Amino acid sequence: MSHSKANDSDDGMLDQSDGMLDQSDSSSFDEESSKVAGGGTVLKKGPWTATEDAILIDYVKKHGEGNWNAVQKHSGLFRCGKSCRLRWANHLRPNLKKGAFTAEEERLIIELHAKMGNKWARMAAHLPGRTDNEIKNYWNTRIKRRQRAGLPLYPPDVHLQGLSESQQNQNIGELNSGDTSHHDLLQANDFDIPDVIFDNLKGSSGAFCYSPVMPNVSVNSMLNQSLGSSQSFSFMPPTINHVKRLGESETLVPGFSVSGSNSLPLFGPIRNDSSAKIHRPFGLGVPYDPDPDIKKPPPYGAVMTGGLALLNGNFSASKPLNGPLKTELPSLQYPVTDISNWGTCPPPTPSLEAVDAYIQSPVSPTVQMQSESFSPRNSGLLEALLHEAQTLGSSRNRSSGNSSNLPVLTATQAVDSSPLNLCEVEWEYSDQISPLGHSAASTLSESTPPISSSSLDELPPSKALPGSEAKTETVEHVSTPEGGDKITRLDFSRPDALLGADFFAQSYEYAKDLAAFISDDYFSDYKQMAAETTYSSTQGWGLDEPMEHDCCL
DNA sequence: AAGAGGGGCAACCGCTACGAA
DNA sequence: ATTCGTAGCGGTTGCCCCTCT
Repeated sequence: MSHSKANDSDDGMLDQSDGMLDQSDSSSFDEESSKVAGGGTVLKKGPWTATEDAILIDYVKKHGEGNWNAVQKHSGLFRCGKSCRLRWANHLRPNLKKGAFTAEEERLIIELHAKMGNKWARMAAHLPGRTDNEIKNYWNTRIKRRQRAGLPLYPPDVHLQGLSESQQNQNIGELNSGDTSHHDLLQANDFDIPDVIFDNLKGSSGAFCYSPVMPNVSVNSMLNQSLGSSQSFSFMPPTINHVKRLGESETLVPGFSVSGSNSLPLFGPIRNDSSAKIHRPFGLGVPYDPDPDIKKPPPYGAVMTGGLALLNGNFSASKPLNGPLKTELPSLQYPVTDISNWGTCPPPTPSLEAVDAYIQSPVSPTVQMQSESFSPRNSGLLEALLHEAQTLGSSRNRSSGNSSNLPVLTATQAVDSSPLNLCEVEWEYSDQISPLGHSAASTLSESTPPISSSSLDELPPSKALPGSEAKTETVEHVSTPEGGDKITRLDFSRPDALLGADFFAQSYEYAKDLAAFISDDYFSDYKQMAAETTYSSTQGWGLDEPMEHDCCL
């Protein structure tokens, strides 16, 4: 595309190579769009012309890539090396794939983003022919679209900045190793290998646990890695876990790796809130110490509510129905049997009924607003991840029969799992290896899949409504590996249980926000998968002795 | 038909990492 | 060990085109 500005700047080029193909109307060289190089040469800025492209291509053919600063010297291009490199990488290099992203690519991007955060270059490495800039633009556009849809909006009273900062501070303080390790770890881990992403889920699934047992560093590192972004989401992992468990009631909820969160700095408030609260307990590996100022320890009932509370306050299953989202329907609309699941929490929880009622009942204005903002429905990442996981995991499980490695957490499981159970669930589809033994990457991988909730936001309200029924149905199918129906194991008498619940709730909210942005159009797939998983899972969730204790506390 | 707004894309800017001198 | 140059990455900005009102 040639912008007007380009025309102006082209004149600059004219000096060198007369003959700019597309910009003839030049006027004087636009000083603003150029800068003086070290040698007094005025470097051109702005859009590239065909002539410039030709020059650059010719130069690269002769000299190869690299040493970009030499381009200007040898080719006569009045462009800085940086500009040349960018132009080449994004537009001129061979094998570049042009055009809109395919559905597959989109899904991959979502998945990758869930894992890597805003690591565009790394993501691009997994998408042959695509550039980081392209992916970045795509993602940013996507986020914008979501925002417009009114999905995730932080409450006015939330102080993003402050929260974010506080969160970061906490993270930093808690972490033995600073963020510095963050990138390294990310790079070192499996994330680099796209194909491995889901594979990891299975093998390392058990790794992640916010249990105190895990070293602070490990946990933080993992978190950071999962987040992968500069955002202050360092605790995403915990969040993810919670989300998974909690919300996941049916749809594997949105817990989705909030990883996507990275790209959503705007939503700091909730996340901060949750993260800050959650943060210490897990990171420190000490009993959760509720901070009166920050967190309000919910009563036992509340705890579950935690899960539910989330529903109540911020995101209720009903939300999908009312949200502005309706205006922007997903390209794919599926019958939403699972949506209800969202709201529905595991029967075991005391508030379950209340939750259902809540879900079904109209939402109060306040609640509604929040719900709109935080509806879980948006977790495209999760969907995608789940889908992948399903594909990989299901095949494995089926072949193996009663395998404990099912990568995907069924909605049912999620549903029936209490906060504690959630932990359990995670372990369930993992190899149950000691958390310590897992790499951060693996850990992330684990948590991510379940997290990837579907993009509920895009579901038609009408379809979303059916929730309660769907939920019930799903619950019915929940079964333990042993073959018996799983019953909620949450023990409210346990302090840790409460802690877990609370944590979960907070995390969940956070996740919701993120999910909203991340949500995509794969919801249908997700549901489908969930449904399948639910049924098939009964065979072999591989719940070799749930490790709820370890995980939750 | 005209204007406004948003979407999408391209490019730039600032920062960081890495290697060489 | 320090400094400088280069390459790369992520965030932001600017502009054109399209759609909606």
